[in-house]
Amino acid sequence: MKLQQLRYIVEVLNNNLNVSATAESLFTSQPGISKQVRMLEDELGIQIFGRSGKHLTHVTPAGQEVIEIAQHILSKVDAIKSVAAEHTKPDQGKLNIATTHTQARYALPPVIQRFINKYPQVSLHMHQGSPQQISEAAAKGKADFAIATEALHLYHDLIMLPCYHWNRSILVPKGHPLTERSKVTIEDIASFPLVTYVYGFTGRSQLDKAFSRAGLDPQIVFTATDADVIKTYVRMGLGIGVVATMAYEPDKDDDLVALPGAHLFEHSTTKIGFRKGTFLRSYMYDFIEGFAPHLTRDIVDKAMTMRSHDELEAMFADIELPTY
Amino acid sequence: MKLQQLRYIVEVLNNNLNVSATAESLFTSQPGISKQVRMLEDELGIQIFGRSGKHLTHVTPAGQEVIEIAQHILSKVDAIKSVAAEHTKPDQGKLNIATTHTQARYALPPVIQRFINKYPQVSLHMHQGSPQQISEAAAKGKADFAIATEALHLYHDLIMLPCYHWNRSILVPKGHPLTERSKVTIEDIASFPLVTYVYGFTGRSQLDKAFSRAGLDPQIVFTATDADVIKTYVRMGLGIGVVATMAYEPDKDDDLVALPGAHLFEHSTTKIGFRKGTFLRSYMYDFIEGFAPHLTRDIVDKAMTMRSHDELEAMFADIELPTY
DNA sequence: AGTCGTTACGATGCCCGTAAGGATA
DNA sequence: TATCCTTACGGGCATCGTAACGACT
Repeated sequence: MKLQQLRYIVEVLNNNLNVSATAESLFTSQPGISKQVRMLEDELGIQIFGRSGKHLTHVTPAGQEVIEIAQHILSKVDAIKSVAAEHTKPDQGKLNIATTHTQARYALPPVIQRFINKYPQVSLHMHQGSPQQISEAAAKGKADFAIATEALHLYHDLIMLPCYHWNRSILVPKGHPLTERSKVTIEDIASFPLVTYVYGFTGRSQLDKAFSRAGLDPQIVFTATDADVIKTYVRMGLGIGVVATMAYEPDKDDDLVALPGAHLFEHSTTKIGFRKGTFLRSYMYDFIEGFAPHLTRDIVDKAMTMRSHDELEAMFADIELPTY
Repeated sequence: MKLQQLRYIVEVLNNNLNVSATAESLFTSQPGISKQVRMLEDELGIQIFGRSGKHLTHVTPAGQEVIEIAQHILSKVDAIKSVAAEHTKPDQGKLNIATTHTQARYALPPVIQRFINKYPQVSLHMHQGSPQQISEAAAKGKADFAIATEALHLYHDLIMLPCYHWNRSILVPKGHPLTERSKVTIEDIASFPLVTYVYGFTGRSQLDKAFSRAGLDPQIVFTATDADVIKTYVRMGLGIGVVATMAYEPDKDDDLVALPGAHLFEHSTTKIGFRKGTFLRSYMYDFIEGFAPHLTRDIVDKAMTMRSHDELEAMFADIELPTY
């Protein structure tokens, strides 16, 4: 058994059982992979992949188990490399962050700025995507961190740490009737056409929950994955916007009015997630703390020992988070 | 990085940094190991072993971390092999049990008998040793299971499951004055010379605890690692014996009298331990259940998810164990 | 002086890549 | 027919073992 063979089977699975595509993604030849996979199967005496003729069709149950273990092994191999790098060049390395538009555009810029000033030698990569894509990237080890509000809970071997709470603001053009009200109600909101986030993005679930609890079925005329687009359509008068409060920038958005929405919708919590069992470089701890000051190295280490999502939540139950 | 290189560094550590000895234990040449270790160090850019001239003197801090991860990797490699074997030949394999004399002689025989009848194809190896040796064997993966009453708690990545409680009996020759008493007291015991287990063996710690709590300092004239020897010296009249109750065999020991000692000493608990994160073959689950019927596969699986020794103990707090 | 790790060197064997073959959708 | 996996073959490279060297206790 060789590490390469384990890499091969994992990657073949990641490429939907297409060996040719796998070969390309690994910059090697396709027969090489084919042969190594077969050799591993011979050595273990089991089929990892089911074949119909010369096509790989499915993963056998045994193969499933083997691949899962192989993933753990490969992740630990990376950990060894990280340990080594940490001792030779503590301030050099890579940091891959997968996140959503909302975070990348409004929450992360100052954090990133401080980080690259402090660690100029760390090459930083940001990947923007949907919450689902982000979670998957982190779970598969393609990204070191996933930062999002939604969907992170779907992957069981992700550690998710709560970073901050945030509330919503109602965006309306200046002079809109709602600006006359001293305090808007959920019914007020529902009486106008809405422009907000696409389902599965940026705390959209909390929004739906609030309306359904009130027995309301608002008319959502337009959805987008980011607040910039939402604001554009609010300006066009398509409807009133519901966005994360941090997405309202008073100086740039002075043609819009942001009405507070904290009393209408439950707050959402943005989390940072990373794969369980990975070795965190010290600059990674530092990044986390730069983003969420309560997540010190000690706290993060402690959280990594937690067994289940529930346990983790309990750990943070009595910790006060910043709210925006 | 190759799996062999990881094996080499782990084994070099296990052989007290003696590369020549390591080469022998791995049935390979000594320069081969030397070179691979160096190549791994070069690839990682760190020293794993400290050298004074041409002698390996110590493990560097970075090396310590790397070796720990390497051990995890190698243990998962074994897990893959076990998974494969489980699917190809579910009733074939090996089972290495490390245990003490007390268990091997009195508790295990019927269990082993049933096991080899049920799994004739599994080759069974029993290693007898001190509790410390046993624990180490299990922690290093040289034994699948460690069964003992003492010392198992010393290794942090061992899962220890309580199997049964047992009490002590006072062994005296027929006609001994103590046989006249209706119920012996701890002071009675302490007034005679004692023959019992060596320190660190077979629940000896509970015995010492009972005497010190009573403020007594008994005269222990002879200690042995097993009850057979103890019985021999009791027969010689050297003193009275304190042994595990299960070590008294009424038919064979009819020249001795066993006085109950459950009211004098707290019971001890015999445990079965195995390394965290290993893959258990189904015959291994079956062995555990054969030894301790309450340890069903489900219970064992659940126990494996526990994070700390404390958590594990809590899990078994309300489970009734058999007492002998 | 003996034990031990490193270096040098030659041979085996493994892995990779190109090219051709056969099966499936 | 086009895509895809397998088999076959040749070149390059890494690993292993033997032998000789240098260092420490």
